[in-house]
Amino acid sequence: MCQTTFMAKNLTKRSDDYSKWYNELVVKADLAENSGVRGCMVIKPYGFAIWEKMQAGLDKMFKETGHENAYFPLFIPKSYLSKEASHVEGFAKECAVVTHYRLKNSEDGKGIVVDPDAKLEEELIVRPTSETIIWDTYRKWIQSYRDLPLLINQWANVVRWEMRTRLFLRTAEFLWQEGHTAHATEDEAIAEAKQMMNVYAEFSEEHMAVPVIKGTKTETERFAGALETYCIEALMQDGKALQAGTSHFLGQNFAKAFDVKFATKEGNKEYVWATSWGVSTRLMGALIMTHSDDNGLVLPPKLAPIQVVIVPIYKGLEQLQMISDKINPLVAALREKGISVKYDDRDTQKPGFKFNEYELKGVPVRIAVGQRDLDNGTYEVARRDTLEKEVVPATEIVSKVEFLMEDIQRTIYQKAVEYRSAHITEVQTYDEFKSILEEKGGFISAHWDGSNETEERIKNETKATIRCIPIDAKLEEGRCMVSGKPSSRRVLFAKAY
RNA sequence: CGGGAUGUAGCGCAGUCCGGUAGCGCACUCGGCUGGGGGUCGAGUGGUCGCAGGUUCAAAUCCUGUCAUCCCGACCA
Repeated sequence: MCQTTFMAKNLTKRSDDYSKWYNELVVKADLAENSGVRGCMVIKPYGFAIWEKMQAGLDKMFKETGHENAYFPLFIPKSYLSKEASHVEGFAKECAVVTHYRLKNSEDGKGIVVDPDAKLEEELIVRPTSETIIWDTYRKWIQSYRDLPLLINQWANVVRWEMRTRLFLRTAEFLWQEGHTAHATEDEAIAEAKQMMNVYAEFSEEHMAVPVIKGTKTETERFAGALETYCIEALMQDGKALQAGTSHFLGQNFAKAFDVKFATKEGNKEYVWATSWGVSTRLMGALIMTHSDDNGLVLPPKLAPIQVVIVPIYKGLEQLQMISDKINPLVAALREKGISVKYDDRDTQKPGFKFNEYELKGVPVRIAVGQRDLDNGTYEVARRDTLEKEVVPATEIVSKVEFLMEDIQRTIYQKAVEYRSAHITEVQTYDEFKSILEEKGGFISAHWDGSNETEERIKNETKATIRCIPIDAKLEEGRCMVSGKPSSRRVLFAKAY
């Protein structure tokens, strides 16, 4: 195989300004752009195609674990939100509120204004999450242990009025799924919450090729209204952590707030046990930042809208026709294998332009065909992850592409695992902690005394937070790096998105 | 909500200090030569300079007000 040097893309290098690189990449790869509405993005067809593949993969896994989809309203009466105390406290500061239902022409005739006569009796909140409206509904759905468990998911948009937004990573409106389940016992609800964390981890690693660490959140980082929050945490190439998904054990908090009781076999009335779990378009951010490079996006084959692009190289339309005659059966053969192929025979762009464009868009495999290949019975095959090019006999092309689909998926995952392994650092002292945080970044594994005060102090002094208490952390006697108090296991710190 | 900045062509910017014909790069349109890594030459299209007032013979430029956006902080999937 050979590796060629490329003309520099019009893309900021990661090493120059990681944040700028990300912002430019999202726009230049045609994934999304800012809209006329502050903090809200337009997801463009190419970006949305990736999201649709994520949805399809996740939805299948949800259904395999017994969940059904439903849909609940966008608007939530204000009074619902206040029924669960810690929940309202967590979300009140970032809610969009509907106060009126009508507009009218303004006095000067130049525009429209809110009609003051059309004030709502009770304001409506645009959902920041749907626990309240869903639990208000569940009260009607659940009477008996026979109605349980109730396993529902919804695909929806939600709004959280964020101060500072970034495409995919934090937008005022975002797309997500939220699962809301009800169970007869505490153990069953906890098992559900853990199961969904595992589903998320599996999806992230198998489909997105993004390795994650499973764990639980500390009390202060927990979801508003949850007794336990399970999470998956990924590490980005700039050494910052990204919370990729959360699954919450809600105890009986919402059942009590919305009076959802069921009759047990013995005929007693008991409150049901709840979970909720979600992942959002933020996963797009994780996907982009984990794999991509200075040449653009790098997509895992399993989520790439276009897995193989074929670029003809020709002089004159007559030659293009000869190439097309050769390529059409190949396209059919690849599609037969379930591979999504694009044959880009646009005469309006040059091959070099196309090469760059598809690299920017992260298409995993590119096949180039010119007269030379027709003469030799070959194709030039380039893989996006390593940028290696290889000349492959026509007879082997289909199996070569099938191999690359597997190999690229595996290779980028492995690369991400290696990066993460190299960026988990164990420290003993707070000084060591601070210097690693500043100079190297990544996850820092350290002893912590378990107190909110210490956690808060570290956050204030270093901006690092406890990302999670890893599920598989081994028990290890130690002393908190800050207070010196005893600790029984290490937790993971990082600066986070 | 505190601190800083910016609004000029689809995008990115210069011009503003010191008032006097609206500019540049990319993109776009047409044509020629090209075609194995963002080709090239030529000819074009496109802007009431964020908005509203004011000063002046004359305002992108000076003054007043206003709106919007971005960046840095406190909050967050």
